[in-house]
Amino acid sequence: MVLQKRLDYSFYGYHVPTKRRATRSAKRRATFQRRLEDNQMCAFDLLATIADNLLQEKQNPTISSDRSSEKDRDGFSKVECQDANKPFKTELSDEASCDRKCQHEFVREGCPDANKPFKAELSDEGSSDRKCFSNISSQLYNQNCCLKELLQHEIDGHSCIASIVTSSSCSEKIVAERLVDGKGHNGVENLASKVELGSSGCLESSGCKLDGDVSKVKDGKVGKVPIDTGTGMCCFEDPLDEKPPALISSCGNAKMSGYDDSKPQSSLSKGCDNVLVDSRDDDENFSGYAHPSTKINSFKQITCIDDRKIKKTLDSKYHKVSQESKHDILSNSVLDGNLKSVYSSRKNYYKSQRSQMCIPFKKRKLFNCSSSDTNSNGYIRSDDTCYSPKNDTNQSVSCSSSDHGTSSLGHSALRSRDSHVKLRIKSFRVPELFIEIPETATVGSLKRTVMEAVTAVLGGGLRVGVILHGKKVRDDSKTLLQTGISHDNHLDALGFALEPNCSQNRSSACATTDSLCVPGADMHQPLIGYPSSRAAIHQRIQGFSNMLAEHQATGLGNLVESDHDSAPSPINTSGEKNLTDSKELITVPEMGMEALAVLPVHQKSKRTEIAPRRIRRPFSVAEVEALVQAVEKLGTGRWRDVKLHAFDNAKHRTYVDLKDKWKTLVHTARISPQQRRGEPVPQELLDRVLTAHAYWSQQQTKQQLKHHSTKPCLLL
DNA sequence: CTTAGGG
DNA sequence: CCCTAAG
Repeated sequence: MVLQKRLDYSFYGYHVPTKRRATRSAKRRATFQRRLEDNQMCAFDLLATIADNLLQEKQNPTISSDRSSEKDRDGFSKVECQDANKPFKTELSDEASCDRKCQHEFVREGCPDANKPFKAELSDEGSSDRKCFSNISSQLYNQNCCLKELLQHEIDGHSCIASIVTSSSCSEKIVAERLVDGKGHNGVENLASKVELGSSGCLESSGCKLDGDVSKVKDGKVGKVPIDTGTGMCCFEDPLDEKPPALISSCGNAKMSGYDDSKPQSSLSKGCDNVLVDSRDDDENFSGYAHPSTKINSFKQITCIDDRKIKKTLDSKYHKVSQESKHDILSNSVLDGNLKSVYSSRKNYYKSQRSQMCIPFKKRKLFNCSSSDTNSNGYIRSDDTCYSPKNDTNQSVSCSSSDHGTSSLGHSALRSRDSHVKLRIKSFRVPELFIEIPETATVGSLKRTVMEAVTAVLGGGLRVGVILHGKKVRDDSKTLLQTGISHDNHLDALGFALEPNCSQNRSSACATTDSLCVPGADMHQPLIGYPSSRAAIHQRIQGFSNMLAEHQATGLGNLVESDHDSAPSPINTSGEKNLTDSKELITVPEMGMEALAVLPVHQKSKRTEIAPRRIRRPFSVAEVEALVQAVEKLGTGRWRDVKLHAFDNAKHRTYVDLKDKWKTLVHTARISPQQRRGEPVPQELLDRVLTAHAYWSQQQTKQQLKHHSTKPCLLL
């Protein structure tokens, strides 16, 4: 199906405004008018517009104050321009290329370089994503919404981007004011801020659209953004690139939160404003800490309402837990639940406590994407609240969000006269994260922890799933009409979900499924840390809305997956309840083993499918003590039993981990103290280690001798 | 799934 | 920690 064809027309028209403002503005206005009529606006455009405004303001501060009305227009016009630049894909086809494009667009809209590629794309087909946006925007137009309204809406939708971009202090506000005038909607402000961010870098997307403006901004600010360099394409390829979108989405949510969510949630999250992630990371920044400062400029909280709810529930349920060493591990109930479903195969990993076990990241990769869990991941949910009420029109499609939400999408769909299906996806939410950090951890460590968690999530790869009437639409070859996604149908039943990307691999097995591949990340990696023995802050991060805690660098050890929560299951439920808004969609993460089976070798390069290496969680002294004690009692060679006895609650500690730890302990005990690294283990424990090891080794040999001796006898 | 060991 | 072979 072709969603929006029309978008194209303006693209070339606006094209690259070589000459600066005068011409541009004129053009824009003209275009604007046109578009208005045609209902061609894109949500993105709005963003771009805003960004543009911001930029302009920056450059021409004098202009700013009074001309709100004019500005609005400009904004629109700009929007149009943006549209032109953006490639709209007419078709919703499943092809990976499309997905990528979408993402790119999403992320990189701002890049000047991007323009070229986009244009090219436009000629052929618009990207589905864009379509959605465009459609949405168009809808808005249809409704004859005031510019302001549009802006607001748009803003809401795009807030994500802004957040990503980074915080800019002054300009944002100004812009917001101008745009909104007196409205003072939070959303507006957010937008402004967002915009700024974009200008600074993250929002390259805006830059792309804006072209000159963006570039200027960039130059002035930091230029770090890779986008500047220009290879538009690179972004697409990069897995990292993908991340930004996700982030963006999350930001969007944050905006929402801004509205309503201002409420405090969990300790950490509450205070946070926005989370900013620099787009510049395209390379590897995401990997993490390497450049923490650059990467994370600031965090804003972005949360969807549901998130909030969830958080609240969670908060209540999660509280600081003082723990005795071993047993205090928090579990993220939500995740667990999801994981379980997803990874059913692995459920039984630990017989005794499967229910609460966290599945190691590693396992994830094995899971089968195929699982028809269908609703696997985050569904899109429209945040009613997010949108200004009714802004969108007649038929807004239902949005659903998933609790753990790989993503939440707010989307609305409208039917165009042309039999086009118009969809608006407000944002994709980053899956929620669980983080537990000791109260004593530094903010920096918290940031790193969060970054790590986010990176893990985004690094995995995401794909988009389409849910119709609560069912996943797996046949990509069907047309929208055939599928029932047509203007005539109830769009409310339509939902989108971000799902773990089985990676390209799944082609064979999963290819048919709904999703388009989106570079993204694994959804469900929860980061969890638990303090060895003190109180820890339990944080659940939904999307990025919540900020997390961190652990000190050395303190990594402290991080532990919290598996056991005081009330894990309840949490899950609560989370799901929240979702109720959108019942239709339930998110369940899926990972596919099949993919691996199918294309084991190749795809790993990008690590998309492969679960990232588990985060390192050094054993705390308390854990070591527990281990030693258990081994003394049970002996070596019974690691499963040791696990059950001493680490039953530490889901992140597998018996293999315990075995490995014992191995290292023995080694550590044998080397000189100077050679030891990490948190020093009391010599007393090491002595016990050697003693126990010697004892059990002896026992083992005895046993073996026994067997050997007996068997022969028996045989004889 | 567990163990054991190498990487 | 990961991965794998072997039970």
